[in-house]
Amino acid sequence: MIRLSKITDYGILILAELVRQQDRAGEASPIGKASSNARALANRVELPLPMVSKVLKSLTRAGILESQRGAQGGYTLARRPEDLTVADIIAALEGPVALTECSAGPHVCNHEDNCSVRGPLLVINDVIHNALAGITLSDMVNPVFSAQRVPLSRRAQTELTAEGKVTVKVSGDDSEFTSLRNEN
Amino acid sequence: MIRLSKITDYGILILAELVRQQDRAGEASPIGKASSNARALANRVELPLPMVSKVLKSLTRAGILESQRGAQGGYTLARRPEDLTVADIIAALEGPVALTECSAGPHVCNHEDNCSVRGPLLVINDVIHNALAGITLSDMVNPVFSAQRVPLSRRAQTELTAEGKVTVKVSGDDSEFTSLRNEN
DNA sequence: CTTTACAGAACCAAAATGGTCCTGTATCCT
DNA sequence: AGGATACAGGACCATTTTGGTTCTGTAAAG
Repeated sequence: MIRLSKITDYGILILAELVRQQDRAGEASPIGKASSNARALANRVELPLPMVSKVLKSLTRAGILESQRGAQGGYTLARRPEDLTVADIIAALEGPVALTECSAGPHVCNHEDNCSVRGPLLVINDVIHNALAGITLSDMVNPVFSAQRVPLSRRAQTELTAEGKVTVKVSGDDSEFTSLRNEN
Repeated sequence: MIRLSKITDYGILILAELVRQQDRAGEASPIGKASSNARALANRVELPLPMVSKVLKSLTRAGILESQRGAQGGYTLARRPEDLTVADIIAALEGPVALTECSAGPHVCNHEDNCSVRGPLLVINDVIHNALAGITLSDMVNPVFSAQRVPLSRRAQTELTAEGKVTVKVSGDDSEFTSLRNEN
């Protein structure tokens, strides 16, 4: 079904909540970082504590969060929300985006060298990675986006031309950009 | 890991091979459609026959292939390779692209209405779908692409701005296109 | 009427997923 | 110092999904 695991899903939700909490705390007293603990987050997102805790631990191990133990402890973001992309979050919780085994790295697939569709698959993989790297955590909590419902009509059309360019068309207006690719 | 299932992976490979076979046959005798049988395809792609057969059957059920029984039978494409996108193939073999349960349709997720990240997730889903719908089977067999190796440097950057636009930047050259979204 | 080839489903082992729990350790507070 | 608070790290387990095979049936060709 090409879907994110629930862990990742939860991760995004939890991080969004954490940003909102820390934004609020920051307004109130701009000195020092406020940290949110697992229990409070679990309550807000309405997920079981052990699960939330597991996700937070993974995110910490991946360097996305910093943790503080003991009473008044909790978690804080290791970077600014604008610098944390959805691709980063996914990579932290379920490994890098690798649509097929080819994409994961060399020497995984035994056909490898004479696989006829390897090139295009790698392009696809890159396109998707870029899409995911283009949306940050701060976008996710931006109320402008939160209210959106995405329709299925009037969608952007990405096209690969024979010359190796990628074209993005929207409603008749074309804009072209040169390939994701180059040698080596 | 956000990866395609092997079934889909095989499907792409098999379809690409099928296109090549039929291209060749078309050159030789341009009258009537040549059909490829499962056994021949399995040999070419070096995968076990039962597996290849299973994939072909699924693709037929999904309307991507047409089948002919009996001696000299086999499979033919139901549409032109230019009209068959990777998104179609994925949808046929593992259901539509639905990054999260939200994206699959209404009333699947119980938080649904007050989920703070639903909007952005739907945008992401759409962006990915578009990427996949922008590459066709005929691209996959295009030798220009087949030879490619995709580097990790110099990649396109997709950005969502607060005003709801999507920007694609490549190496300093910006091209902007208005949102994937609209009301309703 | 035999051979070729697809259709459909059942079946199964192995891996991945979603989720809980337990033991340990750092830190704060009194 | 000694709880109480919170995170760290795994082990663990049930359920689902995946990858793959096999079997029975049916359509078409020669």
